[in-house]
Amino acid sequence: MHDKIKNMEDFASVCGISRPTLSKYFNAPDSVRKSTRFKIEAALEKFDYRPNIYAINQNRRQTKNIGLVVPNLTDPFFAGIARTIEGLIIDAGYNPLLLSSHGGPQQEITNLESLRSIKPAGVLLAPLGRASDQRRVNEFTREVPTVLFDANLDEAGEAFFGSDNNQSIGLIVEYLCRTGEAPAFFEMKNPINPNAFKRRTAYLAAMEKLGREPELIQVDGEGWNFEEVGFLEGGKVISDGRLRTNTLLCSNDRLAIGLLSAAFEAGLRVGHADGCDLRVAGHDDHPFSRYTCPSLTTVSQDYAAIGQCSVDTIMKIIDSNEKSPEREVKLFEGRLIMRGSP
Amino acid sequence: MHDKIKNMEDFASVCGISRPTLSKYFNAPDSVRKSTRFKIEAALEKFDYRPNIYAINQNRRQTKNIGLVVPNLTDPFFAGIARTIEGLIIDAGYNPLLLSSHGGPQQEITNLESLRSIKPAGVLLAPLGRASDQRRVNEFTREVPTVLFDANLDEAGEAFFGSDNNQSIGLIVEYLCRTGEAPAFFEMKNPINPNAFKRRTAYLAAMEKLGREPELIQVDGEGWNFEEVGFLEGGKVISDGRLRTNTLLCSNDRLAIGLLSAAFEAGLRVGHADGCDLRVAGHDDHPFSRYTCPSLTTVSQDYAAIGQCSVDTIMKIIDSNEKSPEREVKLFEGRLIMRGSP
DNA sequence: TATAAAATTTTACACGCGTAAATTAAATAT
DNA sequence: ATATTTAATTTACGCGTGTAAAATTTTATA
Repeated sequence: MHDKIKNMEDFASVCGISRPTLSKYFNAPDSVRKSTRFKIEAALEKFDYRPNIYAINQNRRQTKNIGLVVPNLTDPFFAGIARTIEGLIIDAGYNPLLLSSHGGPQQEITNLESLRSIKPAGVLLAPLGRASDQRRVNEFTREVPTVLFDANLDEAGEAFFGSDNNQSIGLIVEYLCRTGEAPAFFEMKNPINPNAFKRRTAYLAAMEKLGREPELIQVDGEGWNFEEVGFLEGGKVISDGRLRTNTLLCSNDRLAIGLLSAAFEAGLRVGHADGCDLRVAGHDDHPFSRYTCPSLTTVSQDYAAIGQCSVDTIMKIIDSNEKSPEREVKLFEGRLIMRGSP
Repeated sequence: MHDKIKNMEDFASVCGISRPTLSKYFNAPDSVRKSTRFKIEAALEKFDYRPNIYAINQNRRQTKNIGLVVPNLTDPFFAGIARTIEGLIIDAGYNPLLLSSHGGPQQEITNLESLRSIKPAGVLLAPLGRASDQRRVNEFTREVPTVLFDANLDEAGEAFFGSDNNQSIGLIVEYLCRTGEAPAFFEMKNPINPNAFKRRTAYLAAMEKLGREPELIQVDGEGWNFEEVGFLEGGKVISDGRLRTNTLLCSNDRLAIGLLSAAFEAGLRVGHADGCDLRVAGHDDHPFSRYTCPSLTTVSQDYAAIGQCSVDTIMKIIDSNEKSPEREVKLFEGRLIMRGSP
């Protein structure tokens, strides 16, 4: 209808105010006089102007971008976490940029490099863990305010928030021992995520505490195809008759899902009912673990809390504009999810 | 070591060339003389300068950004597609921006609005479908070059690429009829994605073609929790004895996963072996469908082709810098994935 | 070597905004 | 009503790049 609004200058003139005042409004609508705010908002109804994000970010001391890097978006577990955290970032008035490392350390570094050029105010990073190029990740965290979550890296970032694997594994080991035979621990020989090591250690500790003989079943397999590993290697373990107990605690739910599939195909009945051959438990409360056959008993991680804490902390760092003197670490407790599998 | 490089000007001087030439190099390294390219690359080794992405995008006629919007990243099916397409976009020399609509039409519009402010060269959109705010999506596609994939919307965007539901459903219906009882079609009464309607229609057509009596089992349930719907409503269907055939074709794999879980808990044996009570098939070749109990027979979509075609097309549109006169639509054939469930 | 072609440089301007400092207007106190 | 304080607005400048046109240099061709 009217002539085209090309920039803030134009829009300021149709508002009847100056451009800097308009700029102030867009950065904080309440920082201008109420009467001028009405003028602006009336004009916004009539014209569809929106500030150029590139010009904004070029001139701001800080962008409103927060990087969010997860190890593997194809895993619904991380997809769910990412979604939760995205929401929290938006609520805090920032703009989340979601990147997946696709399970590869090279991609992880690429993601960080790509984030660097976006000059984010902060980054929330769930690193690959053992597989990470720790030197380069560290380098990044020294330049950009970063909070780690899910997996810890030695001294990287301003803080770390994750699950207390000792507590959560202890919980399920105790439960399994109490309700049946003591569990063997089913895991990959060279697991790709550091929580795997923590969980192994936690399993050994929990068994010792209960005075049981631990047994590690460590299978071959590379990469992130945990279901496949669980299926193929679990199948071998079953057919080889390598099991000395009827109870298996898997290092994570995805291994368990594969293992359940292998057990099914081997004709084993899984569960705690009479006549069952095998009990299987997992860890993480994977979105699909409710729908396995039988449904999977597992431990859920408190990701609402972990996400909230991570976002709060990165915001605090951004606001205070200074690296905190000491690296905060906080572990959250898991919750037992009892279902059909043991 | 040396003084800080703050901008292209500074870096040009340490290279010993002019800034505009440097600008040319960064936009196309081969467009400058070989000797000067060596100078630049030698300097890049010594100094860590990278052009300011915001200044670049403010001044370019077009950004190198491509928006990629999927209906729900929590669904590993879409997560996988997104990853594939991301790779193709990068290979084409562009920068993918991945957004998930989280199953909500409001978020879908928010995503498009947010993309608009990033001024992408093009957008690849897998819309929610029926649930989409079609008017506003259409409005967007008129302003930004957009290619739709996975789900079609009436006349929105420059092109659409998806699966040939008629062919794929026909394939599996024929297979099921040939190897046992004719299937009933298990779906949601008010499915949220338009492919659901196409598949229903395709089922009816396929059954008619084979001279079989079609049977639609339409269950309640809202939203994207397909596994839950399949589990709860499938469980009811089973316990109510509403089944007139032993064979169920599910509208998608996620429904089938829930249904298999319900069948398992009801004590039904699923599969094609002797003594089995039920046969179940799905559609999509969901990443987890291999690991259900029994493994799920399904139809895989050709997402390598759909992704490639979508990216090629958006690139062609971007390069030619003009909307194509007619809207291209191409459907790709599915492939039967025979496994244990029927 | 002369000429043509290509690449580079220089010059000049534009992009659309943030922000510090200076100014003006409004709110409060006297 | 006036002086004072505070808040809002305007002035003026800068951010780091793209790009067009003209001038110059280098390279390729004859």
